[in-house]
Amino acid sequence: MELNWFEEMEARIPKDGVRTRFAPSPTGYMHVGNLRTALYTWLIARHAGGKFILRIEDTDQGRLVEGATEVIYSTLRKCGLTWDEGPDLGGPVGPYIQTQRRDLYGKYAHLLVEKGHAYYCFCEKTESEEDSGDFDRAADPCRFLSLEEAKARVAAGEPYVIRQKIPAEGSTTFSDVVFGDITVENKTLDDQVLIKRDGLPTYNFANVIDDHLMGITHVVRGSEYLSSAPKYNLLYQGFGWDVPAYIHCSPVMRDQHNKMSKRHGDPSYEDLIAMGYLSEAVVNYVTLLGWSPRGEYAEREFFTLAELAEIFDIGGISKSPAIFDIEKLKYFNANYLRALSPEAFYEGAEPYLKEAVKTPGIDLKLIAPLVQPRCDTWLDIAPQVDFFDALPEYSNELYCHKKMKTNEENSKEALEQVLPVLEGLSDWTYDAIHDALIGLAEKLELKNGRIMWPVRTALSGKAVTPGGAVELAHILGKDETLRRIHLGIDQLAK
RNA sequence: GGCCCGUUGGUCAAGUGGUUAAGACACCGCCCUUUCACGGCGGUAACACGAGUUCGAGUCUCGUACGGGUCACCA
Repeated sequence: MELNWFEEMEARIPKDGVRTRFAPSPTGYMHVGNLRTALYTWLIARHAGGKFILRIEDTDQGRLVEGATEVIYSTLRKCGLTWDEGPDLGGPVGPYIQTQRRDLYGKYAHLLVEKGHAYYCFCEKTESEEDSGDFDRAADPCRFLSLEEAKARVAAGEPYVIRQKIPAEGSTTFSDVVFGDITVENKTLDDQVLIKRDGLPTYNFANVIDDHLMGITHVVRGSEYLSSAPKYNLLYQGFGWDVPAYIHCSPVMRDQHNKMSKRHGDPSYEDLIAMGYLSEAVVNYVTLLGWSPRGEYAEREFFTLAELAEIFDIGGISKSPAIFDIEKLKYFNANYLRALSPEAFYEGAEPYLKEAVKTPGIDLKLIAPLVQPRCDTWLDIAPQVDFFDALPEYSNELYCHKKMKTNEENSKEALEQVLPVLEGLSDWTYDAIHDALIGLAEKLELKNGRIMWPVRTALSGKAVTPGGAVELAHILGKDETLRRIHLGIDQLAK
């Protein structure tokens, strides 16, 4: 009867093709390192035409965060990481939430006891302090209890945990796709707890069970799990199951010594989006942090998700940790921003523009293209366009530019000569303004800059602006343009 | 401390015994230009160290140093 149950579980496991899984804890935000793991996991599945499964590891009841699962869904969706099976979609090997699988683990643990690869332990707590680092198998008397005696004590209601029975002798070789074969002496492995006193599984045990039962063929996870991996092998062997391919990834660091972490104030995916980064840019950059394309694509850096799925190969994953470099992300983001069509850029920029420029009558659609090649992130927009609403106070020093050959005196003259020319313009278009100002410079036999620089300065009160004199005049409109030129002349007269 | 893993410019990295050791970011310079950007061109800068193996080593072996991980009834 019980045997039938196990057979049924086995029968549910899909055995066709690649199946990978992303198994986050619902913490309420997505670490960059987590995102990268999700990315590699997804990429491996898609590259092979396999399935990508989402599993929620919510056994840490103490740290449940409201709405946290939603954050995972929305992040994956925004990044384009579609899943084939999951809590919301269901699938052949559900449930996909660990707390809903709770009773499964105990059954498998008891099975492992029967098979002789685990044992009931009635000790109060772990007390072994190994100075040598090796484990003395004789230290725990429970390991040597007869099965009958142990079962009797269990039946009597005595509290217990279930421990893995690691072989006393020999060594275990674990094979990782990126790190290769790793062999350790069994005596350095502890008889880890599989089922806790409260009946819940430990992470290490639940993982093995779930991955097997869900038919996972490739496990992608952080390298912090590398040292417990040999124990996984022993578990799989104990059950007589195939071992999936393991792909351990080195961490994403904030600097030479520390992993990126919320605690250190490092940005999560959500933070990066709030900081004005594009999802596509983050995805592109993060994928390249610890993986690089080889062969014909070795010199390329810009890839769409679809292209990455096409060319992704596990062999390109790096063994050493990578430091997250926000400067390089900026570079990627700036390029993605510039590659946007004018319409798409405006759509993305509009909320930031609206927040920064509130003067009615100013056409934000004219500002957007000016700002597009000048932004690394959306947040770079506001500080560049603040002068449209209100001319800032500025120093006459701004009128002095060596290369333009301008100073206070000739700037004032220039503005005075510009005034009637612009006043006479009936047609306030870019071309009309441009021709008028260039024409004036020609007539006066001056370099363009001698006219343009003072005008730009008077219109903006800033040393640096998106766009030059003509664009600013056009956007500000005739009245405001003339008003600001008057103000400039007045200011220069003092 | 034991065990495991890693180490190419400031950063990401290519490289699988023979290369002038790619490329990108950042930085610097020049050009373009009505500012700043964008764009174009160029430059500085690396195989952690020491022994081997080999005709030949960034690539293989060993050691050292440095760094990371792990040694929970947490994940």
